[in-house]
Amino acid sequence: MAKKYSADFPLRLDNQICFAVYSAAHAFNRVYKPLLDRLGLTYPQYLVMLVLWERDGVPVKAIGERLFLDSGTLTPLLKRLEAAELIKRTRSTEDERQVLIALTAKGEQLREKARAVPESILAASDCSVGELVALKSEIVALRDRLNAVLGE
Amino acid sequence: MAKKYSADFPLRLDNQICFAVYSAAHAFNRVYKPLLDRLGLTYPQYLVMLVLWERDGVPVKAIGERLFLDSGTLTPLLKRLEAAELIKRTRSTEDERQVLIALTAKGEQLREKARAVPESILAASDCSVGELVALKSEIVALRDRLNAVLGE
DNA sequence: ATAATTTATGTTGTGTACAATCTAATTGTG
DNA sequence: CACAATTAGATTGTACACAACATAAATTAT
Repeated sequence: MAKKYSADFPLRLDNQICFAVYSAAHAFNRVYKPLLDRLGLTYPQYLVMLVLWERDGVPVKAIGERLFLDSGTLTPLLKRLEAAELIKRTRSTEDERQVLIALTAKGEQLREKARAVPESILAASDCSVGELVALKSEIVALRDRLNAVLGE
Repeated sequence: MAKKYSADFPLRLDNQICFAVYSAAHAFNRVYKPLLDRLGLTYPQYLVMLVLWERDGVPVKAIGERLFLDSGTLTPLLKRLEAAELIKRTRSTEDERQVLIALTAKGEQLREKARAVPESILAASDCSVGELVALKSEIVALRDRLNAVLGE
C-alpha cells in the first residue's frame, strides 16, 4: 500500500507557497505565545489591541476590515477583551447598529508592557530589519492580489 | 478618547511581518475554500491528503512533523477523513503505540480531482512561478529560523 | 527482569475562523 | 411617507490549533 515519491510535482507539499505561509503563521504564533501570555493576550487579541492603540473608539466593522476578520470571529473575541477590562463596548448613539470599541485605562496601560514584544520577535526572526521589511512587502502584495481575486 | 496615529512605530500593525503572514494565510484559505469544497476537504485536510498522496501507511506522528501539527489537531481531523472514507486508521502491529494512516481507494482517486487545484491557486496569485518559488523559499527560511528558536 | 522514563496517541478545555442565518437599524426609491 | 434593500452585529454550527493532561506501549537503566 505504501506509495513512494509521487511524480506529481504540483501536488508536492514542499512546492506549495500556501503551506509555507500557513506553517510560518503557526511558527509566529508559537513564538508570540510566551510573550503574549505575560500580557494576558492571545495573538488575535494582540492584533485587535494594536489596532486600538493606533486609534480607538472605532466600530467593530472597522477593526474587521483592518484585520480581515468578520463579526463571527470578533464578537466573542471582543467580549473576552471586555471581560478582561481592556476595552469597553458601547452602542453608537448616531448609528445604533454600530458598537464602538474604546480602550479602558487598563487597556491603554497595557501598551507600555507590549513595547518589548516587537523586539523579541525581531530577535527570533534572526535577520535584519531591512530583509524583514522587504519580505513583508512581498507577502502583503501577494495577499492583496489574492484578496483582489476574491472581490471579483 | 479617540487616539490618532500613534508614533509607536514598532507597534504599528502595518509594520508587522507577522500580520502580513497571518493575513496572507487567511487570504490563501479563502481562495482555496471554493476549490476544496468541491473535493469535500478543508484546507488542513487537504494538507494531510498531500502528505498521504506522496506516501501513505505512515504514523500520525510523521504527518504531524511534516505539517507542524500535534495529535490534538490531527486526531479529530483524521477521524473526519476516516468518516469520509478517504483514509483508514490501523494500529501498527510492530509498535502498538502507532496508528498508521493509509489511503482508501476513494482517497487515492481524489488525487485526480485535486490535480486542478494548484493551477487555480497559481492563477489567483497572479505572479510568475519563479517569483512564487523565490518568495516561498524566503518564507520557509524565516519559518525555520523561528522554529529553531522554539527548539532551544 | 523490573522499575523508571520516554514515546505515540487520545481527550478536554479554551480560543479562534468562517459560513449561514437572524435581528434591528438605516438608507434608497418612488 | 412607505417599503424594499442594505448594513452592523450577534448567534449557531463546524472545524481547526494547541496546552495540559491521561493512558498504554516501548525503551532504558539498573
